[in-house]
Amino acid sequence: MNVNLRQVRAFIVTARFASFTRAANLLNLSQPALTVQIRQLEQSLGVRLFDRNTRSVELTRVGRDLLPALERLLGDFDAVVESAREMAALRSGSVSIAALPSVAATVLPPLIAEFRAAHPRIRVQIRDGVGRRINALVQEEAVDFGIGADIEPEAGLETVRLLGDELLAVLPPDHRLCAAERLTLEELAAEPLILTNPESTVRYLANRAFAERNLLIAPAYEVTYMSTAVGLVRAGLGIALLPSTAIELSLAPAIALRPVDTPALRRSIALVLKAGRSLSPAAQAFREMLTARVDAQA
Amino acid sequence: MNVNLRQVRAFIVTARFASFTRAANLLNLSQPALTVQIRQLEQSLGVRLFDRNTRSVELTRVGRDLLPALERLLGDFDAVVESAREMAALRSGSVSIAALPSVAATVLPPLIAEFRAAHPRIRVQIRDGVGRRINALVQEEAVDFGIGADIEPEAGLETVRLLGDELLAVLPPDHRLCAAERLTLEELAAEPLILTNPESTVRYLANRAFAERNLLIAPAYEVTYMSTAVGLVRAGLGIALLPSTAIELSLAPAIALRPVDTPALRRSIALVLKAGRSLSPAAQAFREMLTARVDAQA
DNA sequence: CGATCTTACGGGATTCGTAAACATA
DNA sequence: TATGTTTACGAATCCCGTAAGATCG
Repeated sequence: MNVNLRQVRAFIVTARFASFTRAANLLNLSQPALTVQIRQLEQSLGVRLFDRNTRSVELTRVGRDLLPALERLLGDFDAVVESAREMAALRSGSVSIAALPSVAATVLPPLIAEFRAAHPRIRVQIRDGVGRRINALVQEEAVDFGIGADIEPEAGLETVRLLGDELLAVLPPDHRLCAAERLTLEELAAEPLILTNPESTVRYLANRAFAERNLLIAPAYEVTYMSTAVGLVRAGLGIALLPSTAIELSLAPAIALRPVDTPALRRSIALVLKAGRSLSPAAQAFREMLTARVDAQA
Repeated sequence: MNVNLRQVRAFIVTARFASFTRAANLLNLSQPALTVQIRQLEQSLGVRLFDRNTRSVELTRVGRDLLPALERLLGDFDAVVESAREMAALRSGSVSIAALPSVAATVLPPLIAEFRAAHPRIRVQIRDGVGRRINALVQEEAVDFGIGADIEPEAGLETVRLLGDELLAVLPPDHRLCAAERLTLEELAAEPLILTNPESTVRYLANRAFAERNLLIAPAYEVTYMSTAVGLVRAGLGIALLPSTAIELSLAPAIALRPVDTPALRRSIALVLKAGRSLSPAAQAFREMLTARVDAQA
């Protein structure tokens, strides 16, 4: 009728052993059952595969021609199945994540460490970039998912909120504004400001907040790396606006933090997923760990 | 438990249609049966292959990775099975035969024509050569079988007698020896002889016959092609010794044939098979036709 | 509410193992 | 005669189809 993988396996083993009895033994089968398998295969192919008498079993010409092809096929097949199982069992595979620099530097590292401890064979790759870049990487499926800010929703992407975040004013401890518990945007606008570059999500937030109050924003310095901003603050060159998630990294004695009294500086850090795309087991596992840890903190 | 080809087929079709119902339809299966197949495959792989709800069926990330690999495997598999069936059904394949020139020129051509009429898609290849060359070709499996003379048995080769053959004296019709019904070796030895080259089976027979009677053999001419020998006879240059099977080909008014009164000039034309090697279906079919026709003549 | 996937269950086909028969060196 | 394949047959398993249930748009 129809050729079956079990028959192929039986054929290959029998050919290797040149014996029904020993082959059946290896296949955990009774010898008559193996005879039936081989006969079925022969019938469905219409060819005799073995010349067999009670004393010897050897391949037919056709059998000899067929054997290597079927061996290769079965090997490939088993390899595919095995790799699928490996991936499912999280014993192989990879996760690639695109994240905002602040997240990549603070939230992710301990999570990666934990994930790798649980799944040592899975590679974890991190790419950092601004929000737009993250969206692009997710869109083109260059990463499994992204971690960005839910600022401008983009068609074809889904976001799942992870945690809240806000921009804090970073200033020298001896700054006169440190006297206040909270700062206002108007106070900030009068100071020399140290902001990140115009591409960044952080800068977008800042721009939006000042624009809402019709305040002019004239950064004294534009930097790419947050560590640079902290250095400038430390040197007394101005006040920086940096995300709370990231700042712990830069915590140093010579730094003071003050919240600013506007909700416009708040944002949500969110998972960015391509709509309708399901994750690989490895990525799914990472995502689950991620949300679990984040929920535990909240 | 174990992945089955039917499951793979079901997976591929379902993925192509993105619908259980339509896929089941194509597979000549009820839709619930297909659900079971897919579920079994998913369970044995440990991975969900489709994200499905009542309104849409789409591949999981893993499913999407698996699909092309499995499609290729299944295609290869079906191709191998199909080619085996084709060969078994004698709709493809080839037969290659090494034969003595006499046989290749007389016995084989009508058989080949008949065989090709029955099995138009099977290629038939003929190689001609002397007995030793035929044996070598069979030994190294360059041909399916040989048709030679059973003169010197060779280890590793089996011979099956096909038909008898003897060397006949070929002489001009006006030759004085034509008066006799049969010739003797002694009469021949006194004439200028036209023989084939020393490598040939025919020559081996002639040498052996003369040696048995302690007669000196001194060929006037040594030729490679039997047609040449006939030409020399026609020109009155001597008497040739040629196999009866081959001579009908050269039958011409200017030729007379006489048997020679020694059994030493008789030989058997025989199939030459490599011991323990089974034939391809095409070769087997040709062999069967060959023996059937030869037996019919006898 | 309608189309579609899933679950439940009974009947039929497939496949297994045991035991006996058969074949060859 | 001994080893190893084939045949026969009852039992367990697997697979299918029908029918009912669940779910999403």
